[in-house]
Amino acid sequence: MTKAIDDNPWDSGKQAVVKMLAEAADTTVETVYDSIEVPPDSVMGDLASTLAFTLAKELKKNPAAIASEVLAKLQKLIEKESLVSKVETKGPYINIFFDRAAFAKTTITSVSKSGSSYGTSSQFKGKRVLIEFPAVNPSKPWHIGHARNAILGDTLSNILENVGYEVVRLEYINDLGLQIAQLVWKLKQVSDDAGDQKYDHFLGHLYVEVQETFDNSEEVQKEVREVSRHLEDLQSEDAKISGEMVRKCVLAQCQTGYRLGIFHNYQVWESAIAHSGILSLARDMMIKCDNIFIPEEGDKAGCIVADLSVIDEFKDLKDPYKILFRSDGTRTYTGADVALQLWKFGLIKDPFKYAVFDSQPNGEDVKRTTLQGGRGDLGKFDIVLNVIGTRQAHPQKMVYTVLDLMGFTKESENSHHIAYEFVGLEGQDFSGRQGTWVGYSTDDVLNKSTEMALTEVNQRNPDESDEFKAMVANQVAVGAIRYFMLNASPDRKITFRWEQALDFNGDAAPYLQYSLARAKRILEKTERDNEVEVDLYQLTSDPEFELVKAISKYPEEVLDVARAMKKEVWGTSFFSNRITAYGYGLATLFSKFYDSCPVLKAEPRVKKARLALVESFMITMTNCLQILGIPIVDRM
RNA sequence: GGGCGCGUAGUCUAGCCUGGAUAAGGCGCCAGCCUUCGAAGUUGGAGGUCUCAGGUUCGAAUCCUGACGCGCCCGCCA
Repeated sequence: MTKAIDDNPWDSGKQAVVKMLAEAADTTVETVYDSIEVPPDSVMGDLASTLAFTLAKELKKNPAAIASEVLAKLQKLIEKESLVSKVETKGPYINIFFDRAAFAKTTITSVSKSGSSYGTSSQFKGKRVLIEFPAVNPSKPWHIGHARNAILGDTLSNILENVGYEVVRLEYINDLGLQIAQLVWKLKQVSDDAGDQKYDHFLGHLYVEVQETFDNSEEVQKEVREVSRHLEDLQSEDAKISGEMVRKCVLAQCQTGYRLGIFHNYQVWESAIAHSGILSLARDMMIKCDNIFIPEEGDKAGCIVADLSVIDEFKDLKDPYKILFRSDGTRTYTGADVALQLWKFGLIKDPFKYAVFDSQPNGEDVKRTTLQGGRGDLGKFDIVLNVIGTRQAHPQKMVYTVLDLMGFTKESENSHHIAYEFVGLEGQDFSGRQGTWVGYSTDDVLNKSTEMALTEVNQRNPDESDEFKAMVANQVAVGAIRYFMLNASPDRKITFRWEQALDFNGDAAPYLQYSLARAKRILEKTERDNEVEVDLYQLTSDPEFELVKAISKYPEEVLDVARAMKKEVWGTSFFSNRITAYGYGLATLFSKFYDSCPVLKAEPRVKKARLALVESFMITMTNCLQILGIPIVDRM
């Protein structure tokens, strides 16, 4: 149940209806609540109940007859309830109509009272969340699939903040991988001069070049392994080359994120982890557990393994031993991930020092882990989210399972893999090694999108300044890309097609932005007339009321998305597309209202009321776009 | 071998968790609407064996079982 301090007009209306129905049908509130639905067409009613079907079983009566009986009692009850004007039955369905005027008044009053915080709630206040995304290797630019990850992570963060969580956004930088060693090897032969190229693109191309030599020469492989060893020693020449290279690459990748409105609070660097002592602390913790040990014989002799067979789900595995540390003492990926996850929950004392990595355009610094610098204070987290492709479902599950084996049951349960499908081309995935990302980097897509948007802006605003056109083109382009990524259900693979990603018509961000621009134009052209009193009881026509209802549902919609997150076998579900769908629906209803209900030319009392509705719409749409990270436009 | 996801008009998708009234949108196609707040809009139309077969139910796109098709995952790798 929603707390009273949060404005949630739709839920309030629903609760009132549920209460009356429960009384009329002489049954529990829960039973009624579960039977409530929205009728397929609003001419049938604003809410409906299928309670008669449920009761038919126990009462052994015809559902339609039950519905009529309930209706008779309901008729009396609604006289005392100002929010409900009419109830009727259609066969077994009990249909409820809100009192349009009263409902409009409470909704609009809620919105104007809450303003920019309309839609936020305190439901999850006091809980802290750490979320990691998008963890791109610092050896290439983001391709458009990385953008999907980052946009999902950022929007999820926004939603969680809206429902009361404190969210810390973390980026993971793997500066010790094979990719980095390969690039350092290459950079010792070629100039580190990127020329006009953005540094991450420069590296990305170099990386593709390296692959062929690497695959075809054992000599090169040997040399790269040598570099790899040197990287462990922070004082080595190779480590210095690497440090500078990675710094420049991450900085370049950040620029891409900034264009999309994506910012972080912290970066955790692998090189810092390697020298922090975290790994040996984690190993010591692991080895103390009953189900984690070192086999003395067999093919895994000398490794530190977790015995998964004690977990029901894995008891039938052919080989239930999951290796965390190899027989040579080095960690596997799973081992490292477990250590990192322990650190994220504060189960390992934070050994890091922190330094400012960059000052972000949102005015906040992003800090990185280092070995010098000031101490940080990340604090404890209740929930840890990792935004990672769905292909990593199994490895992620391993990490959480090991946590459970170690006795950290609560932390294991509160570890979530936010899974999503990849973005690819028809018949092929993006690959850093093969360079299939070329032409599909996030920068390329944003550039092309901005270029196309500029053409559109030019046509519509030929007399505006170049600065204005550039700004709007950018807002439209960024919005279009973010919406495109969010509007696809995360469990569905996206086959990237330019004409689809860059379509500015229909079900796309510019439609939402446009509706907002139109609303603002109306409000801008209004001279405030304080002579006339606001009478919200005027808003009773279909287009007006449909818009009111959509506005009233916004807080519930945001909460629903947060509540619907659920741990599944393949990861934790996150319905990003529900928020875009809401925004699209809201824009549609505004467009219909706009078309059929003149505001400025209406007679004074109606005009005043409609202006209040337009203003409520503007507030709601603005808040919704902010969650989606879609730029707010004034004109376009 | 085991597991996961997906299958809905020409096309791209939403709905499936939590069963309910005529299966909802975008793009494309056809026909309208700018002397009235911005046409990136709006009104109407054509277009469907919801992959298939069983089952549960008063009721199934939705839940269960089994097929089929497509994609992915199951290393002391990274």
